[in-house]
Amino acid sequence: MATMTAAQRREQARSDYDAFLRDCPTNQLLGRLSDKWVGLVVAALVPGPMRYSDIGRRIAGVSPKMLTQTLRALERDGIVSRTVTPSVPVRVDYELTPLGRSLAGLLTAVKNWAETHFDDVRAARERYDEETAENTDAADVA
Amino acid sequence: MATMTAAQRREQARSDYDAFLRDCPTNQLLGRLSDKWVGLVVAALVPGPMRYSDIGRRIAGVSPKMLTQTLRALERDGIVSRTVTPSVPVRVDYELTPLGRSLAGLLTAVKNWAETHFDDVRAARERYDEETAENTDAADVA
DNA sequence: CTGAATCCAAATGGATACTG
DNA sequence: CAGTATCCATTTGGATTCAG
Repeated sequence: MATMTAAQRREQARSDYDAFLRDCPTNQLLGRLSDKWVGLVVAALVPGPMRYSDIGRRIAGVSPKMLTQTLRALERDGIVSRTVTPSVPVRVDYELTPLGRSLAGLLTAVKNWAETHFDDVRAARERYDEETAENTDAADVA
Repeated sequence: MATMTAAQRREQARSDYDAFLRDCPTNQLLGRLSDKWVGLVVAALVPGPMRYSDIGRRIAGVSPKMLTQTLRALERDGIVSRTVTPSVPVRVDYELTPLGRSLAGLLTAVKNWAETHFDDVRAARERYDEETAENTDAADVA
């Protein structure tokens, strides 16, 4: 097809590029890691293996649906392992794999950052909100 | 009100607890940091200050709406600074603050983890998908 | 106990068009 | 250039119910 216009070629290139970015390995993984519940589940499992319902209670606010969804995704990615004990009633334990533990360290670091720098962030927010309010007032007067 | 039933008290306690978790400083920050675009924007700004439209082009896939939203949130939290140069046309530069740079290191570490361990994750996914397919087949046969 | 399935409200976010 | 405003499709995710 040498009959494309310049605009068509540009559009084509843009689509290809976007597709590349969407399929980019790093982005796939970052998307998964930036999931709201992933950090909480991984953090919950750091101390050791834990049962399904215990994780649910520990996170407090997660629905069984999201908990299962998150655990399944993490299991598929080799970050947690799932062990079924066929007793009655059934018992299922989840545990971080070595891969999961290597990740947990980083997520913990981010969590620690959030804790240690929260005062800075809160101060910044207050400053920002005040300035915004001033500007709004000024705009109203003007 | 001492006329609550046990169920009502339990419900009340659960609501309070959930509210506490929602308002928990760390969770607020982690929620912000686990935003899909935050990592990408912060990463884009690591090399140095950058103009609005340059960030948009660099991320390729972000709509102006989300870009503005993300930048505003980061500015409010004191992670990026916004500098307006009143030329014609207007020029706006965004830059990581010292606070932002301290965070960028951690996010970069996570990004690096994603890059170095992607093969492990991909292998785990293939294994998981195969096993799942087998189980599905077995169930169909049985 | 550990989920799977369904329903549905709400938030997310992209596309588009417009303004200063 | 740097956004803002609006519309709308998709997704998210909670509640509920049921099953193994």
